Amino acid sequence: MKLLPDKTVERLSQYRRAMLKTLASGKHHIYSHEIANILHITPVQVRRDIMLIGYTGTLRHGYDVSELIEIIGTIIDSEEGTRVAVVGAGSLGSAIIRYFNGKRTKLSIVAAFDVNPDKLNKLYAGVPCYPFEKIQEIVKQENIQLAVIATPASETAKVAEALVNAGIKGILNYTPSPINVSSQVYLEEYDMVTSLEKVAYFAKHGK
Amino acid sequence: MKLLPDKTVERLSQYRRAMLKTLASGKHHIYSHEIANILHITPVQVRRDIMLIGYTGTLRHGYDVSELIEIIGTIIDSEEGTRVAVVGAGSLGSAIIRYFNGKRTKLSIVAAFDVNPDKLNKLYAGVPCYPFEKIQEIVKQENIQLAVIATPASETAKVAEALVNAGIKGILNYTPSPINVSSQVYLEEYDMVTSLEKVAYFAKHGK
DNA sequence: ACTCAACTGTTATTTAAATCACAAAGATAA
DNA sequence: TTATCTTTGTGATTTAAATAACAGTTGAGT
Repeated sequence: MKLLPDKTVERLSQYRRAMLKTLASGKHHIYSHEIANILHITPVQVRRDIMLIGYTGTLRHGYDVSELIEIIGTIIDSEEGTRVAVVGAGSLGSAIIRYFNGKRTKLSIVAAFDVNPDKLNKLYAGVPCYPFEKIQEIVKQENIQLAVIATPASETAKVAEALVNAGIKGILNYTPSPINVSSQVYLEEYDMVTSLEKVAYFAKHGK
Repeated sequence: MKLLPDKTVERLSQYRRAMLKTLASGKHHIYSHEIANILHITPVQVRRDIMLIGYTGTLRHGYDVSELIEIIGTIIDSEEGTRVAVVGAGSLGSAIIRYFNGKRTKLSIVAAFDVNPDKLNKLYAGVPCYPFEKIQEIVKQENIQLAVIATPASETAKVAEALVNAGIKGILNYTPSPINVSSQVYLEEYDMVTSLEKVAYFAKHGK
């Protein structure tokens, strides 16, 4: 299958979660406009995304909810599951761990890292916290493929470098310091301050 | 001034933060390609964004760092400052409060809300936590314009409705439940699970 | 004074994403 | 049966964002 557009991947993740909820409510078929309503987008958008993954609904009943969940899974999940580390076990880091914990998904957070000795050897929602120095060793040993950075901004560059050296495949950076990594590593950055400033701008100027 | 593009607003926020750092390091002039390097984007992008806000650099010295900070401020800040509430004082909510606290900016988090009585009347990094029932009263009394939702997903709809009724102008929703609000209210949604699933997809399939 | 190199500012072009518009087809009802 | 309604699937179009291309300018070096 061809590489999917960025935005389509994001929506697929959302479709799946919406479908899991739909299925839990006992509904087995769903129309594009119903999915669209849940996510507040247009029905065409939904149909096009679904078209892109090669799934096709039935004309009079729309999409089969379980099949859709299944297909999306084959696309965005890794069959054997994906193992994730969180670097920085401060308030944001532990919030992230707690947030993912309990969601049933193929993504599992299996390790936290911190420099603060107080936090070491503790469990965060069942996830062990290791000293930052051991990051390379643990990443390999635990077969960790992705990392979330939630350290103070001052540490970002150092952390990113260590992660890349350890052979990580993808990074989600919640720090406000932009990083650059070899193009082998997929990088996504998200900055809460920027987001809130954007909300402030558009709330004020209208849109 | 005309309404700026979405992405430009996001980058302006980042330019400003980068410029504050630059200024702190004692540098008073900066070229577009230097800014571009910091954020890992192209120099043209930087120049275009700056063009859109009507600022213009000097040919041989690039941009005046302080002026740039100043101008960006007049665009994305509200002169009198913007007052923000965080709904949900769980681990994510308090991480957000702590995260903003200390950053000097015109955005200030002035209230938290929660239903859990244990959390009420506590301070989170200096921010008082009020009972959720008082949200309308406090929003008006404290002149709060924006809200961040960081409750469990099950509460999102109720919270959003209360916020809209209280006359909030913009919402940043960190919950995985999409909400819909009157078009008077600017809404931004961010979902960590979707983000991480996206990283997983592109880390696996390459890009 | 003249040339060159290094910037900025901006128009034109390309690319990515969303939307429109409509053909095709299954169910229902007359 | 035949017409009609509803829904999917998709080519064509539009819109938003990023990139390319380049004219214009200023200072440094000679």
